[in-house]
Amino acid sequence: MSKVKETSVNYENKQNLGSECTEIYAVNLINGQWTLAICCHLANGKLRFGELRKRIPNITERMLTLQLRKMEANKLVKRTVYAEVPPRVEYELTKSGLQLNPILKQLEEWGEKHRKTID
Amino acid sequence: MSKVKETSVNYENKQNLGSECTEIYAVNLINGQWTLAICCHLANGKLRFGELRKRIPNITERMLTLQLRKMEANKLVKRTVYAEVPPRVEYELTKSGLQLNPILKQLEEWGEKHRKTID
DNA sequence: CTGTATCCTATTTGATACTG
DNA sequence: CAGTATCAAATAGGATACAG
Repeated sequence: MSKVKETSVNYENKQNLGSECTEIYAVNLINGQWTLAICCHLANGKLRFGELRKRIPNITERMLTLQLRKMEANKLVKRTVYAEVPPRVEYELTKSGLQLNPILKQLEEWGEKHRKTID
Repeated sequence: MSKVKETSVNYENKQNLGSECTEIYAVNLINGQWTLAICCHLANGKLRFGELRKRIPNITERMLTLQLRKMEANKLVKRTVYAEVPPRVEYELTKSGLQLNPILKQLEEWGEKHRKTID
């Protein structure tokens, strides 16, 4: 994560590929190391920051924050802040995020089959 | 690309996520920057190394080689070497690679819709 | 023609400590 | 509780030259 320098060859290449080929654009939205893990856990409803952190093993606060911010920017999750003490923030999938689920199911089935063919 | 040090926390995390959650495993197979571009071009039949290079703008020989090797290791593409002079090498999708195509189509449609909702 | 090798930069991820 | 800040490590990607 961290900031992306918007003037690198790498960045340009990604932009080009993403704008020509929509499936590449789509994959770029979900290819963070933790993005899908978060999707999984949010698939069944909203969760608070701390709940996500507990459910996802090994993730650091930092990475969880960065991933959630990225997904928020990509409109895959919605972030709701409650002005309370102690603070409470809830995350949930957007409509687009939810529509991704059936596709991920298929990807899961494919992965299962593929893993077997590899042995 | 470059080599992956098989003793880093990062590597372990990827392994863990991939083995628990098959969709993460599946995405890891296709999340190279050029992987999907190669898939696209091979979807319609075999291509030679040089043909791929010409069709994929901006890719360097190095990255094309690395990606193809990775995809070969993952059994997404098959590599056929003809013992000729000059040398000829053809790449084609494996059965698993082909089965990925309908899923990518759906991902493409989702990406299209999603891109609009973002504005 | 089909790559490899080398060196370097960009980006991502992690560990840890700290804040409102 | 829900983060930020900072520093360091690891991985991905690029430029270029060269080899079988």
